[in-house]
Amino acid sequence: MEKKKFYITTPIYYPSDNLHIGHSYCTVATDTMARYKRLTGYDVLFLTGADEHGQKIEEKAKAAGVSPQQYVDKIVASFQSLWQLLNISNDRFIRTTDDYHVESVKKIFKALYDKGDIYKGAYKGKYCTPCESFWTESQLVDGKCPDCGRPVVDAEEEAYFFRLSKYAGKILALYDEHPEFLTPQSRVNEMKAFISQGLEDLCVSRTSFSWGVPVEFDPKHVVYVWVDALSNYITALGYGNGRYNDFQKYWPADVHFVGKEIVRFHSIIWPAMLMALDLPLPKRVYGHGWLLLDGGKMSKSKGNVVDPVFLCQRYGVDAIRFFLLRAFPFGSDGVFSNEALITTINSDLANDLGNLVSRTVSMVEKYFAGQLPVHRAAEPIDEELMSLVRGLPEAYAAQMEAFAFQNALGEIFRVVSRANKYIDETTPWILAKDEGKKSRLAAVMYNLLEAIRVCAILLAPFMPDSSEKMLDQIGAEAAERTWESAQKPCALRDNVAVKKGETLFPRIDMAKELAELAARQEAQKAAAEPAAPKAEPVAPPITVEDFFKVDLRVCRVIKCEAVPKAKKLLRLELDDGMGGRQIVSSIHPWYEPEDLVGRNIIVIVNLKPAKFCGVESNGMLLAGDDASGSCKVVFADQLPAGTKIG
RNA sequence: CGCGGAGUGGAGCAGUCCGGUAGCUCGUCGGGCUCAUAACCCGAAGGCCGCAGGUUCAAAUCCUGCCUCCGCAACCA
Repeated sequence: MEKKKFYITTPIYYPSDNLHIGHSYCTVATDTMARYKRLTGYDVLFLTGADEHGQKIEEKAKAAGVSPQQYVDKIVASFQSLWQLLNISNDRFIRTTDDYHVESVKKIFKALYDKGDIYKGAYKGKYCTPCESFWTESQLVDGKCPDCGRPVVDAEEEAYFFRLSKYAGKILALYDEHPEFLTPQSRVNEMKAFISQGLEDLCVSRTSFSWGVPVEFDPKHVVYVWVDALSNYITALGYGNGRYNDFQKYWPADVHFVGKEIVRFHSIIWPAMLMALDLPLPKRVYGHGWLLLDGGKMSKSKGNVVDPVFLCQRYGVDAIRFFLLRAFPFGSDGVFSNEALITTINSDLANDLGNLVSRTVSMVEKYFAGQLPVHRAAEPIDEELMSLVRGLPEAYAAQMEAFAFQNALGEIFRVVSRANKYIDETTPWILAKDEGKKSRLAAVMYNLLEAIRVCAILLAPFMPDSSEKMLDQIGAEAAERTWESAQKPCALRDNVAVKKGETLFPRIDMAKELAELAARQEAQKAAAEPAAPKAEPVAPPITVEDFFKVDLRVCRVIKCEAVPKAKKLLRLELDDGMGGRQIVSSIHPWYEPEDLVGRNIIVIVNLKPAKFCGVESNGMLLAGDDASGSCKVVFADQLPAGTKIG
């Protein structure tokens, strides 16, 4: 009988920087699900990759003085080595710069165009230069870019559009007819709200940069990220190219795992594109949560960057994989901390699981020279443990099918705990003293080995290497390591021989470890600081005429107050010696109004006015960041208001 | 009224959709055991489930209002 297929994907990551723990989180989760499905008999295709085009890459490469291709090659190599380190079992790795993908994207774009779902438009609209995005009047927030909030300009550009608006109704129907399509449920509510604001057609080509797939029939355009990146999920199967021939077999995807920030693309744009191509939709999209850090966002100057490579080297790959899926519910955000990591390793892995294996195997060696006798004497108390073991595969599978990794592990550790308790209840060390109780002792040991065996098999998707080591220690043969054998009670052969190995999960001295990590963090911080001044290169030379274009005046702060609803903004009323002016400055994190009133500052008075949070600013004060990153205003109390600087 | 998330014993969380003895992990305290990685097992203390109203025989759970915190965005002048 042919195996059932299972096609699972991660997002394709953007190689503008190295990956961090958050990307690792998603990829480890996907890997665990892929391994689980393989374990339970599915023919799995697990895809990950890199999304390599776009203006940002083009600019970064230019700044680095290399070609975009050279730039992405280097970073993508680091992706791949990280996945190798984390024991990621992806079957394929797609790069959007791969020839076959490029070929397919051209065809897909053309097909959508021929169908009329992509059309050429002259976009008359508001354009946000930094975001490279056009917006309609209705999408603007306070007249500014809804994405980044910066001012937009009137612009008209030739571009291709995808008729996203046409599919709004169908997408809403999809959510209603297939409540499992997008989970967790909270994400659906967000998407419905978004669609109900009205879907605009989507601009799917760009002329402002060239690092992308050219539109074949109109080569001054390149295909923008939507069509290029999202279609990786089908081009990697050979859709529209000859590289692979798996589309019939594996499409539609069984699940796309994505971060909550890109749920919109995967649950609105992507299904709409597939509808337009008359292709089946993915069965499920799961928007997982983020890993947050205690003490705020990661930053080099704080020295709290969580580097997956470092963690794996220090604690072991399996411990990290385990922690990521054990400590946080997959659908919600979680807070990463070193304390939580070490606590989890010590408590679950060292004390409960590792120690269970250690004490069990030790006893079998000690009391039976490593090999169990065939004759065993059961007692009623065994049933409490063994019924839990028998029920475990089903309970575990139910959680895994719901992508509830944390709960699946919870089920396993319920059994681990019960097994530890069982040892106390049966007191094997007392049984061992009585030669007449050898067969009872054998039964106790056998039951423990069975419990460990089943747990180890179910842990394999989470901790592949450690699972294998555990099964080695309890002497399980290949046939005793399968999913089927985990569901069968007493599958372990009667005369099994154990072999003690090295400590599976060494305990970590929490106090000592935290001290060392703190020292390391300090060192990182120190290393980051001297680099900071160097990072700011001297700007290209200007003439003295250029300088005099900047009109600097000393101004006295007459009045100062926080801008309502703004976190960082202060509104300053100034005596500029010319009748007064108002400016807005984002220095509230460092200055309170009373720190400034009565002081003299230097202001660029001929800066084009701009509005912030609805408040007009007619100039910019001089200030700079010190080494610690806090902002210091340049005061000029020795000069009277109105003085021209220069 | 920007979007979203969250407020439950010392810490981190589950439970909230489908009201009915408040649960888990870690930590603390006491006890037990000695096979084991100073691990394991048992017991205890500790909570007006953010606040205020409402619905109900009954509210952590449903409704209304409010407060606080976090992330993103707004704010780089």
